[in-house]
Amino acid sequence: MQKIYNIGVEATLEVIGGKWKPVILCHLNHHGKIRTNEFRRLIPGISQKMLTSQLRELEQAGLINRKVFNQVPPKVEYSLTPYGQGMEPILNMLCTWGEKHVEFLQDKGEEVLLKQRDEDIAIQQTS
Amino acid sequence: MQKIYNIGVEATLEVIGGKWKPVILCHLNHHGKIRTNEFRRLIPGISQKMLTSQLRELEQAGLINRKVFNQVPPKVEYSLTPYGQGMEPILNMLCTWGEKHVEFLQDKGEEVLLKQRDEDIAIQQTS
DNA sequence: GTACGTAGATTACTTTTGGTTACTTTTGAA
DNA sequence: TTCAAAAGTAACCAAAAGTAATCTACGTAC
Repeated sequence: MQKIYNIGVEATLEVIGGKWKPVILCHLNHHGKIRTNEFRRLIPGISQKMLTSQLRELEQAGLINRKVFNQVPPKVEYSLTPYGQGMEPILNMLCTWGEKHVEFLQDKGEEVLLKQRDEDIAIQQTS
Repeated sequence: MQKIYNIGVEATLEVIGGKWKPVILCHLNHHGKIRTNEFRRLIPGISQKMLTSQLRELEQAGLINRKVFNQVPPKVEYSLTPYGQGMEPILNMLCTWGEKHVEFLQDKGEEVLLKQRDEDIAIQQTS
């Protein structure tokens, strides 16, 4: 049974469509390696279930890597695969467009805030 | 009540998130002006309701223009606003990434097809 | 005066997505 | 002996997204 796309972007959306995937990918693009709990701090709104399911799907699509360290307590690290790195230009533009858009909304008088606290949170435990 | 984004891409997704919006925008980026029924041919899978609701939301966000010609039968033409044109680099990359991805899947032996019949359909009625 | 074409609204219905809560696993520390 | 930490899973439920079918409006062509 054949899958048919009418335009390239439809195939792209099949991979990164969904509420959280672009967010996850942008953080990975930004930080390199990220552990599960770091994701939860970087993306406060996401539930445990969504986080793992989205990570699994991105892994299946070949965009991200899941590296399990055999230790207790467990440690799992996610990162972009080389194939996923092919998305970097897109991820960067999605982020910067959003930043500009927030400024645009603020200029219009809307009450919007961009936290971008990445730097603060980033690498706290280098375990 | 303030809206808070943790990273730029979240703001971007608020505007172009959803199954159809990037597809609509890509077609507009590609063709310039598109009428309602042209959209239905370009995006066979979309329902009437989704098409108009997504177009309305994109219009509200200031990305697209809705031009009504006062004639019978009705004619409505959609196009990117200057603000929406700021998305063009992103839209182009989303399309070309998808095209490459389809090739990648085909090389892996998956049964995937990219129609990209845009040229065929495009401007049939110049009314 | 009947049917056509275009754009869209409405309603009722189904499917998909996402959230909540509770439970699991393993080992070292209190 | 019981707990804590990290990364999950599983079962259930609510909400959102999406679909199909029908209805409106109107001027033109037949």
